[in-house]
Amino acid sequence: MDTDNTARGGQRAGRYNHIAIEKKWQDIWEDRRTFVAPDSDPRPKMYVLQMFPYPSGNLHAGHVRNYVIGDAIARFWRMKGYNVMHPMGYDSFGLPAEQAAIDRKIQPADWIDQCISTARRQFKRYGFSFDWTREVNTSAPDYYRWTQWLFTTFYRHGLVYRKQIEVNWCEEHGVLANDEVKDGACWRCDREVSKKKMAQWLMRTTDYAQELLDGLDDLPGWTQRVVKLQTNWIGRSEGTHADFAVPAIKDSCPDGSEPVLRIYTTRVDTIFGCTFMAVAPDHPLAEAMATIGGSTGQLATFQEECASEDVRFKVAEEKPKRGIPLGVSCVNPFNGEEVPVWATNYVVSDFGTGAVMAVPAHDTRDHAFAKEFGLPIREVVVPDDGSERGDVQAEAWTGKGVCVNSGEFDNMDFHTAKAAMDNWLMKHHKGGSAVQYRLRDWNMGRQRFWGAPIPMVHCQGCGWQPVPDSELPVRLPSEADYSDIRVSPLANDEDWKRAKCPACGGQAERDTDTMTTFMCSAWYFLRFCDPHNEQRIFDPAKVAAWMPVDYYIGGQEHAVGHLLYSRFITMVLQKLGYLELSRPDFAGELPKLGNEPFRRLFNQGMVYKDGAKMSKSKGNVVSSDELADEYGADTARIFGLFGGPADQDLEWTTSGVEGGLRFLRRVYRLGDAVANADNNPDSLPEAAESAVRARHRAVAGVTEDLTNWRFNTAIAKQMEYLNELEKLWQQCSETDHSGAFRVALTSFAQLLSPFAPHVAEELWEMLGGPGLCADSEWPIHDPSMLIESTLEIPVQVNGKLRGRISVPANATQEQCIAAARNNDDVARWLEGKEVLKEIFVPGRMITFVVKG
RNA sequence: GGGCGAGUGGCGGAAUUGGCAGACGCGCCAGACUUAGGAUCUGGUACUUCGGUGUGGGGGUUCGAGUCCCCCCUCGCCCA
Repeated sequence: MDTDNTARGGQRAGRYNHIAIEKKWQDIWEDRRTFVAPDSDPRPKMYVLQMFPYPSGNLHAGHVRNYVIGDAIARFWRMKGYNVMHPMGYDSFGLPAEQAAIDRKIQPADWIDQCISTARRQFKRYGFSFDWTREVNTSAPDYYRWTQWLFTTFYRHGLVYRKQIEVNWCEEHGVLANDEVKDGACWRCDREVSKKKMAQWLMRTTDYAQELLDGLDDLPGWTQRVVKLQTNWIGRSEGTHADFAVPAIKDSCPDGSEPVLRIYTTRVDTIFGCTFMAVAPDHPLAEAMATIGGSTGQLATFQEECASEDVRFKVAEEKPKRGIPLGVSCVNPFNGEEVPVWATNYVVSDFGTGAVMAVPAHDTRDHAFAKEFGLPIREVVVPDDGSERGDVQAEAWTGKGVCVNSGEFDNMDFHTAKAAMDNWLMKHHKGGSAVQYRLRDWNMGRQRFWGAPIPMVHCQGCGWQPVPDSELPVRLPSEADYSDIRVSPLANDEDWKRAKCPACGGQAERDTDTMTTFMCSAWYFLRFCDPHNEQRIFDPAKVAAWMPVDYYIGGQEHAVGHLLYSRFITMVLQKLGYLELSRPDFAGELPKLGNEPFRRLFNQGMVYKDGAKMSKSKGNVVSSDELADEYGADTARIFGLFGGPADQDLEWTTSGVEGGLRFLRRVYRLGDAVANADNNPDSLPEAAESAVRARHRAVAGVTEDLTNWRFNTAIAKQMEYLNELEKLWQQCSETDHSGAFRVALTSFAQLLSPFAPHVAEELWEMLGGPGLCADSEWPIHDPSMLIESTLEIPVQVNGKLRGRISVPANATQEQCIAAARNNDDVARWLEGKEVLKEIFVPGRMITFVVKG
């Protein structure tokens, strides 16, 4: 290894020493506060945000790649003259700290502090242009104080409520949100998820379902993929409510009103085919119906069975169908027909209305159930496009066609029937058209210690009370007792639980749940705008000055959860008057943004090694420190960007990294040679001319690629530029060098700066550039310099390449075609043939179409 | 089952959006550096029977298709 060289000793060593160079420039950037973003500045603002990490140990090559993407963007726009805010922080509440605490018998806070120190140090080794003065840490009391404030504020506005709900339960990780369950298993540990009834705090995200959906239209800077995922997750459907009366339990309704089972369906056109009613085992009327129907015992047994059922089947079509008849009937509002009510395992109480009209002829689940229990199947819709009518007794037909066996609605197609039936229901006060969303209210609570305590206090007399702002934060106790890992240490901490009721001053008890970490990360991008405010969550003027985020970069695993919650919080804060967004785009490039926090979203790919995602548990990590030691941060940065498109996964290869190192060494070597040569501005005009052209070409190409997330080709273009400069340099004699190389390499340093900033600074300094390369103004190209004086144009005959001609760039069509005809290689193919057509694509191609 | 995305040398990947397929890098081959090379440099590198053939397979549109249209296969993600 060549570590004995100094970066630039008294004698120019001529060897690239990454260790010395990288440390040198990191210190200089820090001393000069190069990347601190001032709140007020004449330059236009640019907010470049990267999803902050969970600091759980060592950064590895995967993290490096992620953060290099945003860093290249941030550095580029800084040089383009923007006041760039590029902050970093830590999403430090959550399970890994707790697991580490249990495993190592230390406190989560201590463990996370160590991890944060390590992460900060490792980040700094990579020269990321973060504004460290804005660092936030979600588990610090001065941060979670405001997470709690959000909770109580939202509570006071009626957006948080408490409800007994069925939750996804993982034995290891407690309550999981729907988006934390993947294929019926816990997203963290793959353990099977079961169901459990618990009282939980819920956020009324469903109130904003339509706004969350509409807002997606304002996001052309997002990938279609993510927009689609969120659209599906919100899951708007336009259907119908219909009420089926249950006369048998009329007596159990004290006010004498008629008890009804309200159903929601998107296929009201099939309602005449309803042959039974399926309700959730815990439907509010289930017990009343069972009592009258004499099935109380069976229902109780069935409820227990369902409660222990694997949630994996909850959504799956293949779920084994089970159910019991409740012994009563309900009445189809349209035809007055009485159909039996069944409690089934394929209808859930907290989705929709908890009751489903079962139409076995036209729904696969209902069909399977009807087959299982011998219930009738009645066809009420048939194809109207000439396709064959199948046997609905054998298989459900779920297509849309025209109604049959449907009384006055016969022969109507789907849309006509739906409109007519909705109308009919509305007129008879038995329902009507309705919109439903798949989105659920957001469960805020986790039965865990390492999170922001939910700032609610329960008083026997006054009920639940929010903790007053003046008493925030509700701090975690300094010690967590993990002797019983089945219970959250908070729930066992009697001292901590004891509280005074904010309303009556009497004795009360704290909520022992902590908030989902999604809440902590749903507003950190706002705090970055005003990270040290002790008076309030943030100054709206500062937020308005920095928001929205212009570039948001992170993993696509957050496509739904984090991004949806962040959008929700931003929306609500605006509605409540705590902030106001809506600014024009920084470049006028994208249209209005409405109230959305993130203008452009980029999902980077992951780094793989040995065929698996790089992760500690797989044991295939390449640590960022080792990488920086052995190859250097700049090399690792180049590798991460050059290996392929940034949104695709990248396979780690040692040889790829070495290629990056070779490139930087060559850069350094040429820079060193040029810096030390006597430069004669008048010598070698051809080489100078070529170098100048190459420079303009590189500037144009790299700039364009950088604005389109094409880092791999941006670097390829710099490699081409370097190849060309090296070649030209070799054409010079030992003593007679052109001054053009100095200019060419100075621009090279600038183009390289977003990718390999340390080498770039070193190069800049060698060549005598003023100040810092990072502070220099991004080069611009002269389009006229991209035009070559002679062009080589391919010539085709009948679509096959037959020759090439060299013509002056300003040659006319006639001149080009004449030159093509005269070309020996081409003439051979034209000889004795009749030319039917000559096609001339200026500067690109000449084609002859011949016959004979 | 439905929706979306992808399929290009030995490998990662380029291709101004219908105009020279394989940029750039890795790997490999040959040569140079008076010994050595897991360092560095230079040159070569899709296949080929030298006619041609080539972007998962088959058809189509076009003077011209990796790119557009239709069918099929494989893989990935999301939804059911």
